Amino acid sequence: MSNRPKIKDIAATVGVSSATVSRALTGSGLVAEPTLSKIREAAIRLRYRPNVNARNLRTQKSMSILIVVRDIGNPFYLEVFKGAEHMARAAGYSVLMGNSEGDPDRETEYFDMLRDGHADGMILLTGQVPQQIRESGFSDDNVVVALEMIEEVRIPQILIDNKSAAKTAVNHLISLGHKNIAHVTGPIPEKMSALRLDGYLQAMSDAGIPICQDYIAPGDFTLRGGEEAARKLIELPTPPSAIFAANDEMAFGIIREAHRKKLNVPSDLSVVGFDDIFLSGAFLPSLTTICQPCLEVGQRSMTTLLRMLDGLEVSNETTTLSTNLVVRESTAPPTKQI
Amino acid sequence: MSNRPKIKDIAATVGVSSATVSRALTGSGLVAEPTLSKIREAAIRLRYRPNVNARNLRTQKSMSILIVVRDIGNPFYLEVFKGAEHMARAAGYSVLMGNSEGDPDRETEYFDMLRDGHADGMILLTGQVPQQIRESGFSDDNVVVALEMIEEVRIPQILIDNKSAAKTAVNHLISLGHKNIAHVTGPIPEKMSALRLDGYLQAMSDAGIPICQDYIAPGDFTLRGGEEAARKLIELPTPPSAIFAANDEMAFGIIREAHRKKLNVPSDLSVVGFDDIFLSGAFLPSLTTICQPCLEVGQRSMTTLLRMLDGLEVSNETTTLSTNLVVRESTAPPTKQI
DNA sequence: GTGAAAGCGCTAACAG
DNA sequence: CTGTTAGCGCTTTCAC
Repeated sequence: MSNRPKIKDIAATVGVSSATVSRALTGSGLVAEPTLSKIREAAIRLRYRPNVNARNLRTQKSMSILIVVRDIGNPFYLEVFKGAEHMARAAGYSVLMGNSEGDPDRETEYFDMLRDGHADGMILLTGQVPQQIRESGFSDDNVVVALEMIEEVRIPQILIDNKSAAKTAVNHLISLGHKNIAHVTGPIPEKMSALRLDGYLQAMSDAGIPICQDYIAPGDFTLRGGEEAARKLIELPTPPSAIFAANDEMAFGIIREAHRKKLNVPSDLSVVGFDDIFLSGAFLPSLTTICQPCLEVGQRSMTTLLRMLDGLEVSNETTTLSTNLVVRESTAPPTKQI
Repeated sequence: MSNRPKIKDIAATVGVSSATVSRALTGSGLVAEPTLSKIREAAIRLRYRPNVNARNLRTQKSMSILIVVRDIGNPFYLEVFKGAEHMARAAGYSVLMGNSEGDPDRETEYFDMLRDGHADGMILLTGQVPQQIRESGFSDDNVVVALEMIEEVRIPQILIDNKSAAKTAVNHLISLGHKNIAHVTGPIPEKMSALRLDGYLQAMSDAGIPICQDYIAPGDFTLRGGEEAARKLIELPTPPSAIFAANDEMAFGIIREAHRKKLNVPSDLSVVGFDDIFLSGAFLPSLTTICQPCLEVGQRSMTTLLRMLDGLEVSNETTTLSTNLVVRESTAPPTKQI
């Protein structure tokens, strides 16, 4: 570690000044040819690597981007990460992953990392900005919000249209002939959950199907939440013939619970999810769901952020990417009898 | 960004030298009380944050650890990450996540990040060290290997006993009364796959069950690989009554294929997986599998690494953590007929 | 085109 | 206990 070659060592070997070496290595194009290649060669031979701390200190940049997710255990975010990383690498940036666990303190820490030079920019997939940061008015020229909308901040956001996607999901059930369609929501205060609920309500009312309050079951995006919601729905006097779950994990819970109650999916109960996570296509039955363009969300977020860092004007304040319905085995027309 | 308060600003406000401020803020305990609190207060008031690049440049440390995984899309690694992150944060380190995609070039890049001061240490979950790095003899005092064994390097490794875990899985099937037990392997050249295969072979031979070569189907850890292997096994003249898959994803593939062939799991075919990934307990049927102590692997890897970075001697070259079999719905005694 | 020199913000000797 | 000073390794004026 301590005997790492530094720019000075190269300079000594080649017989030039360290300034010249720096110029040669950063590709400023100001170094003449015989010197240039000698320096490059020496750098390789000595296995030279610039010290990032020194460079960053000098240039006031870190060349890295921070992506903060709510729960790193959720594989869903990883696709976004991959898309973002790809773009970043191409631009010479590296990407760090932060895990907020939904804790405002930790989110604040990540904002601090921005301030203390750890990262040049940040992509938030947390659905919130800590109150403390909000109040103190954070710099808004190096932050992009992705996937999980954050209200009342004027930062570029790369989102999907949750409401219309939810409508699509419900319309699929309606077009199969279902009328008794229930919805298991996400956690209520969250905007994303509200939008998906809105989509459900709108699709129902557009189709002229009266909405039964009992058919709107509160969930929490977890497997267990799906199971419990399903239990209540199935025990209703008039149980639904189809359920639209606000995410895939709950959909799995619903299917499990249906199974436990000896209901066949899809013949007795159709289930639609939302997200198309890993294994949604592998489940038995495979899940009809809304596929989000995670990779693209990651890519767009990163290109937007990089453009901001370059000082370019970013055209749109919020971009909406399109989703698509993936029809698989968990949905079918209702059987005649109620 | 440019008007960020620096240590000098605090010094000016309080009326001391910047050295004193530094001492007060790093908690060296060498600053007297009236000054100390004044400095702290000023730091908070100005929202001071030390510039990491400057600090790291000076101290020759980065206070961050790099965890490199083979595929960030695999949720399995995330638990390890969580465990490691927890320990690291407690020690004041932050954790970066690297994604090698199994590409030696990218792995080399991560080794470079170590050299250029981006990180102080690294935890490898990649199952390999790039040949180039191997040859040039990398510094071995800041690298720990976790979960995926790497051969022929003398670095501390935190592993699980794949062979004995595999034996446990197969013994479970044997104890249920199965004799026609097949194994779908992981990718052959990988040590982990080989060890799981060894465990299978040994359990069989320990039980005095002759091993049929047709029952050893090559897989690749993917869903599709599991499906294909299962197809071949099921079409055998004497199909197995139970299959031990070298990972959960393939186990899901096997169950899907069985389903397609109208075989019921577990009554017609028992299936055991390995890993206990997210949703293994939610699958229909839920999967009997080997649960790896991911969180603990992460924790142990990190504590070991931190101890190495502190210059302490690390006792064991390789640590083996224990796994346990989780019996769920996908296994049952064989039905009598064949 | 190249060298000399300054300085990014911080910490660690060394005095006092 | 506190201030002065030097310097981490690099980039970037400013001269020549």
